[in-house]
Amino acid sequence: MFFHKVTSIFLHKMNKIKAQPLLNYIENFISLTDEEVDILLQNISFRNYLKGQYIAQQGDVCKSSYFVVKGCTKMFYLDDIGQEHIIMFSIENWWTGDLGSYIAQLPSDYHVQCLEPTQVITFSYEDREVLFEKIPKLERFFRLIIERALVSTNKRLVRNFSLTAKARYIYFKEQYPEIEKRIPQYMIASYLGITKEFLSKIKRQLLND
Amino acid sequence: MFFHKVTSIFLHKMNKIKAQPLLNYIENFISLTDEEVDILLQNISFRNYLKGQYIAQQGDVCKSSYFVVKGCTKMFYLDDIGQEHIIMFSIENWWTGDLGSYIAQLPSDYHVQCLEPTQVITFSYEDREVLFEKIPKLERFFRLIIERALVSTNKRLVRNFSLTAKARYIYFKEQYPEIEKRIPQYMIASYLGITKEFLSKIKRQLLND
DNA sequence: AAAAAAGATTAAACTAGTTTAACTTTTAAT
DNA sequence: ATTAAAAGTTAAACTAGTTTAATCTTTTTT
Repeated sequence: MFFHKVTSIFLHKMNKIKAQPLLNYIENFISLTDEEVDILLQNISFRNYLKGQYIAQQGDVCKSSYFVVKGCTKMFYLDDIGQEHIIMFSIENWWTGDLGSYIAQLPSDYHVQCLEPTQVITFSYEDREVLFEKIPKLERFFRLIIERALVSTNKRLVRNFSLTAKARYIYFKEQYPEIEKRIPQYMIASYLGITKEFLSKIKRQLLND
Repeated sequence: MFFHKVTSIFLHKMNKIKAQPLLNYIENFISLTDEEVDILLQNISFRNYLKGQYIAQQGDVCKSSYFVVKGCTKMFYLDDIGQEHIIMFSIENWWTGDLGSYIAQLPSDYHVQCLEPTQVITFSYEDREVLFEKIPKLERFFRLIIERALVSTNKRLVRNFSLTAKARYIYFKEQYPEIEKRIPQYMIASYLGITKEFLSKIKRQLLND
């Protein structure tokens, strides 16, 4: 009994350390009391993936939403002719998982795969609902971050309509220099909605300017 | 004094009737008590626009978010060469306004213009914050609807990457038959990210199938 | 009813981006 | 160190969608 208590306190402290990036991130939007942090820690879990491993798969219900603590993932759609369309990359302090599948608990349209060894914090659908009940402030937190995500997706949509591939690539390089270094070119091409060959051509053009 | 009270009750009842579509819409996500409905009504306002009128303009801070009770609007981006890129149409029971400008209270990238005489309910930034304080459940409501909006924008982004213009048009027609009837073709072309001439060509192709 | 304005169509010339296929460079595995 | 696999480049032929410009149709205004 005593031993169990010590172990549990120890584990709790470990988890608090591992969750620190998430706690810092949350602190940008709302403030949590120590008790609330404890409740939060009891309703999330930690998981590590290897490079290449799938966090979620097209066709399966996306049971959790994932906060990336360390590493890098891609979320992509595999179309009828087997082509991969990258929807987003997620690095440290960003989220991944198919929100559509998660909120409706329906089969997902997308795969989520690790491009590096990746450490995530998972919010299962059920646990998140429990958290909303116990800490209503978290509704605000998620509202705020989802509002921001919607704004950036809208802006990306507009860029895809109004900019050429070259301008989109320049924008990407400026906006996400770290991501550009960590990820193969052919995936960046997919994210930009062009072929790897054409991205190669654009890069050569930029060198000649 | 008595007269004033009667007037105010009368106005309140009027507003409740006018706000009914919004109240029904909210009821799909959360339940409000009568008192909460009263508070809500005190923190929203009603406005009518003529066809062609601008609800919001590129460059101005978007001070409110708008729920469309009746009518139809387009939100669009005007690029460097004066071309219009339609981001979304909003009809009855949908929202409009530049969320990015609204949440950050920064100048907007988009115009919002009425395509028909349009009746909206406006949520000013300040009043919405008051509402969140007085009715925390509304955080949940807005989280839920923004989650849904993000999912549909993501899906649209994927369609723009993975489908041809023809397939996108077919999808649009199937998904939004009412919108297609109410809006000129050249605006639908803009929404789909193609020229009106090419949409014309696609329509002829579809007739010949 | 006539005139004007707005929207839709057609077709030819063009271009941004794709496809295919061969080749080079870099990274990972033995 | 060698080999294999993965990633990146090049170039020619191609195509989905654009541009320009003229014409036709529908709607709105007077």
